[in-house]
Amino acid sequence: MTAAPSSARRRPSGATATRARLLAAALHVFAERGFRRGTMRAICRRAGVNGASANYHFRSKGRLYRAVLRDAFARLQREAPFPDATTAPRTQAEARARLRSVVEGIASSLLAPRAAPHALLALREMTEPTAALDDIVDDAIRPRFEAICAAVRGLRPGASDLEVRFAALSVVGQVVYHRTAGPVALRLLGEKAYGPPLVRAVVDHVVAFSERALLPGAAREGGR
Amino acid sequence: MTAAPSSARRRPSGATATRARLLAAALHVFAERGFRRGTMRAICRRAGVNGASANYHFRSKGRLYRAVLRDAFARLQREAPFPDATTAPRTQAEARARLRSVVEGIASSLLAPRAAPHALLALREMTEPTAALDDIVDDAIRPRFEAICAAVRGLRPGASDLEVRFAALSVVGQVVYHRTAGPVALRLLGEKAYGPPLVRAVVDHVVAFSERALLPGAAREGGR
DNA sequence: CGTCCGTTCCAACGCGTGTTTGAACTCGGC
DNA sequence: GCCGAGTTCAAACACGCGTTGGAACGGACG
Repeated sequence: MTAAPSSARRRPSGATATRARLLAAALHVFAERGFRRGTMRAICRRAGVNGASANYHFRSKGRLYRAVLRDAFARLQREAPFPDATTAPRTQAEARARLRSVVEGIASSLLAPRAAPHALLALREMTEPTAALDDIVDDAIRPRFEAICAAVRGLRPGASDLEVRFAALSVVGQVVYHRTAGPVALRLLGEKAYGPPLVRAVVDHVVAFSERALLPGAAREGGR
Repeated sequence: MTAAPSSARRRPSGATATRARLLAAALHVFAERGFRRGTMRAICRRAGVNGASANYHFRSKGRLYRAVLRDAFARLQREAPFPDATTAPRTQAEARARLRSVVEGIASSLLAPRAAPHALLALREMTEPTAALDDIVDDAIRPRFEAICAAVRGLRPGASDLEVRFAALSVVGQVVYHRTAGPVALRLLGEKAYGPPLVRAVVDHVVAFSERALLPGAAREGGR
């Protein structure tokens, strides 16, 4: 697609614009309501496009979803780059900085009131997988997970591979829980919403909690 | 309901049995597929009951769901009692035992291949709340959360209330993540399913990770 | 100008959903 | 032995969903 410049330039006017508007609308709708509850009609209304036209560009709802998913993960990788997994952190301080950067990245894209739709959609695909999960787990998820593992390994050099993986899941799980069980967590904390101060508090806590769990001996946590 | 013995005993035969079978079937279906995706027809087929009969006993799908939810939480509290939140743990060893018991309880009811439908339904109501959430958060969720807080406080006596609450959420979140993001976590761990050995490994890790994060100074973890 | 083809729209279809209708059935009470 | 309330059932209803048919629009090309 996107055609050779000479032969297939048959876009009368706003055809590619329609496609783009549909993708953007579908991203929002699917991120907010999931694949099943997100309806074609809602997407088309938001995009200002007729339903038949949507089915002309993407041949079905499933294909539209897969296109959105690919787009979302690509943008996620482009806009929120993680510290490279291949280069191990040199010092313990660098490892701590990487851990904080990872936690901050996840928290700000998932918890903040203006959470990134790409991140929400990605999380939804992990918690309620569709057939499209296989397409993205190796390309998009695993590299980011390995980056977290690298940070963990920097903090806990002696740990086995399985321990490192478990620990990385623990770090991610602590943050993600505030999104997946958000309404309940808010009430248990006595808070109203995940505003910036609360998000910062969550990040500080998860970083401190995880550092104490990972660093050998008695670890000093930073400020507050 | 269940009537005064003299006046309203108008149950010709298996009316209460039908009610009970519907509740049991709805528990399974709703736990497996959620409120929206769990259909009345599937519930009725499983219960061997006509749809109109189901709508006679519970007047709508929503009311059936709320009835199931109340039943599930009541049974959860009855069958999986947590260490009492009111009595603080006396010794550090008792606090550690409580922490392990809490983690084991959550893990075995959520992760094991024959996970308890009550627990799955409860988790689903927390991650995808319906209007029924308000009815249960104070009666059923908060007491269990306070029990976890008590265990955390026993391990970290000096911590502030907010710190304790955050830490309790961290403990829960680590375990719950393996359920909510189960398929992805399995692939990242290189495992096939959450069999008993893997569940035990998760419990051991989460307990060790959390104890290191909570206990002051250099903590010795148990086995392995 | 006439033709073609990519694109958009209105209207409808087929399906699955939750719910209702109205008749049949089952008993305890008179 | 019949009445009537409680209960069950097959069939249908109204609605929303994803999807499709077919006509109308609009530039590109001959």
